[in-house]
Amino acid sequence: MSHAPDTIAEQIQAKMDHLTRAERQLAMSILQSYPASGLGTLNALASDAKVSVPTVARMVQKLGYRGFPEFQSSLREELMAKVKTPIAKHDTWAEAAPQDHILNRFTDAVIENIRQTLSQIDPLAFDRACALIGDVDRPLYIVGGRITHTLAEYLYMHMQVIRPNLTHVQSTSNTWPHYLLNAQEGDVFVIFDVRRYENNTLKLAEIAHTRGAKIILLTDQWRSPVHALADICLTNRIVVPSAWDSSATIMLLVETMISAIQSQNWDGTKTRIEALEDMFDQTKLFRKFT
Amino acid sequence: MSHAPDTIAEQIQAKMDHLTRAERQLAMSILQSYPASGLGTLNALASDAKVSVPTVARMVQKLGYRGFPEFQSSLREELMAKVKTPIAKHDTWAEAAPQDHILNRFTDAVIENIRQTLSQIDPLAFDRACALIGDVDRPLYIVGGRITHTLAEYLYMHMQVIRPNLTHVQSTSNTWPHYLLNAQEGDVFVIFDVRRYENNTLKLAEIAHTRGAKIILLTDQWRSPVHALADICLTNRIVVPSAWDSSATIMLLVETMISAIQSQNWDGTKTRIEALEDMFDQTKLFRKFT
DNA sequence: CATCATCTGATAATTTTTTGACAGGCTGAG
DNA sequence: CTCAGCCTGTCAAAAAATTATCAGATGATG
Repeated sequence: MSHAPDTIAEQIQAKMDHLTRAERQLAMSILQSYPASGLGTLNALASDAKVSVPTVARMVQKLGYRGFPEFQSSLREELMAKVKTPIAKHDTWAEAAPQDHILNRFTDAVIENIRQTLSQIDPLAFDRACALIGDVDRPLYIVGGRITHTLAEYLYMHMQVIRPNLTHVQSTSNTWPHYLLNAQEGDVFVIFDVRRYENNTLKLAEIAHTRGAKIILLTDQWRSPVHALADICLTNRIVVPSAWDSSATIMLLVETMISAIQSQNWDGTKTRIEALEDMFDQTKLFRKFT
Repeated sequence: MSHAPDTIAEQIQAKMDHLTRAERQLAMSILQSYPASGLGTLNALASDAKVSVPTVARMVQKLGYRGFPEFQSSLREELMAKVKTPIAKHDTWAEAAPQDHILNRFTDAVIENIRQTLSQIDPLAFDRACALIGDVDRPLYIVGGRITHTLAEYLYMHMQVIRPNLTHVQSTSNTWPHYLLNAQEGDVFVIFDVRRYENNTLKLAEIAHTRGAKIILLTDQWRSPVHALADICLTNRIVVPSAWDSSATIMLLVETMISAIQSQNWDGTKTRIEALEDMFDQTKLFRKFT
C-alpha cells in the first residue's frame, strides 16, 4: 500500500504508467524543472514538451483538476508550503492544547515572523552593524522609545559587559538632548523604532545624522521614518494575533547581535565578564551555586 | 555600497524606499510568500495586496520589466535556478548567509528552545496563570531580576494598559521591601528568575508566600529555587550559542500571556487603550500617521 | 486488410488576464 | 485657500490564455 501522494510531482509519477506517449513526454518535461515549469502558461508548457496545447489541458484533467488554472494554484500552494521550513510545519506547538489555543496560534505567528524576518535580512548589513556596534573606539548610543525601551535596555545591559563607552538614551524622556551634546562624527547610534513611530526618536535621529553619526535602525516592516537617515536598517516582522505587536523577533535579532559581537571581542569580553562575576560574588547578590 | 541584487526579492527591497504607499503595500504582499505569490495572476496579486490591478502593472514596470508576463518569467527562472542548486541551503533561515553564520545558528537554537518549551508546557497551568494575572480584583506584582527586569517591565507596561492595581518590583533594588508592605493573601506575584538565580528574588518570594500570595514563576529549565513556593511554574528553555542565555522564548511566552489576558478582558482593555491613545495624541509624542 | 478505438493536433470559441485611458483625491507649495 | 502635481482606483479595450470541437493519424485486433 503506497502512501497518498503529497505533492503533485508524486501524483504524476504514480500515474506515469497509465499515461500515453504524448502525456508521458509532457510529464517528463514538467518534472524536469519542477515546479517552475508548471507555473508558466499552458502554451509554454506545451511547446516546451513539444506536445499540443490540448494535450496539456487533457492531462491536468486526468490528474483530477478542473482546469489548468486550478492545477497551477495547487502548484503554487505546494510551493508556499515548501518554503516554510520543516519545523514551521509543526501542527501544534503545545501538544496538550488544541490547535486554536492561543499558545499555538501565537507561536505560529511568531515563528512565521522569524522566518520572514530572517529571509529578508541582508547578512552583510547585519555583519556591518555588528562590527560597528562592537567597535570600542566608537562611542555607542542605544536609543529606545516607549515600547522598545525594554529592548534597548536589554541590548545596553549586555553591551555594557562587552565594551565601555556607551549610553542608553530613552527618546521619550526629556533629558535626551543632554546626551547628544557630545555626539560627534563616527559615533554609532542603535535606534529602535516601531509603530507608532515616535516624533522624538525621529528628531533625535536627525540630530545624530547631522552630526555625522552612523545610524543602525531596528524597525518593523512598515519602517520607521528614521530609515531615510539610517546607514543600516534591520527590518523585522512583528504581526501577531494580539492588540499589540510582537517584540519577540526583534529580541531574537538583538540577542543574535549580542552573540556575534561577543565572539568578535571574545578576549575583551571574557575578562570583563569575569571581573563582573567577581563583583557580584562580593556583593552576594546571587547565590553561589544551585 | 551594496551588492547588485541577485533576486527579485532583493531588487524589490532595494527599491522599497522609492515606492509609494500602495506600491509598498504590494511589495510587502509579494515578499510575504515569495515567490509563490508573484506567480499567480496579476488580478490575484492585486486583490491579495488590496491594491488595484493597474498599480501592480505599473509597479512591475517600475522594477524594469516590460510587463507582468515578463516579470513572471523572471520569477520562474529564479525559482528554477534555486531548485537546481544542490539540496539548496534549504534549511537555513537567512538564505543569503551560509548555514554556519550566526544568524542561522542562533535562530536554529531559539526555534528549538521554543519547540521544547511549548511541548512541555501545561496549557491548563498557562490558562490559570492568565486568569490570575488578568483578575482585576487581585493586586498584581511583577518581579524581575538583573537580567529579567526588562521582561518584567515589558509585561508590566502592557498589563498597565489592561488593568489597574499593579506594581513593578525590581528585586535587585533595595527598595523592594517597601512594595511588600501592602501585600496580602490572594495577591498575585509574577516572578521572573533565571540563572544565575538571585537571592533577593528568593527572599522576596518567601515573604510573598508567607503572606499567602499566589506566585506565578517564569524560569528556565533548571528551575529557580522559587519554584518550590510557586503555585504555577512556567519553564522555558533558554540555551543558545552565546555567552549568555536567551530571553527570546520567555519573551514569546510573556507576549502570549498578554494576548490571552487582553482578549479575556477585551472590553475593559479596549476603552483603556483608546483613552491612552487619546492622551498620546494630545501630547503629540507620536506621529499621527505615516 | 479492414475496422474500431484511441490518441493527437489544428482551429475556433470563450474566458480570463493584461494593458491603457481617464478622473477623483490627496499632499505640499505658494 | 488655491493650485499643481502625483498617486490611485474605476472602467473599457486589447491581448493572451484556456477550453471545446472536430478531423486526421496511429495502432491494435479480428
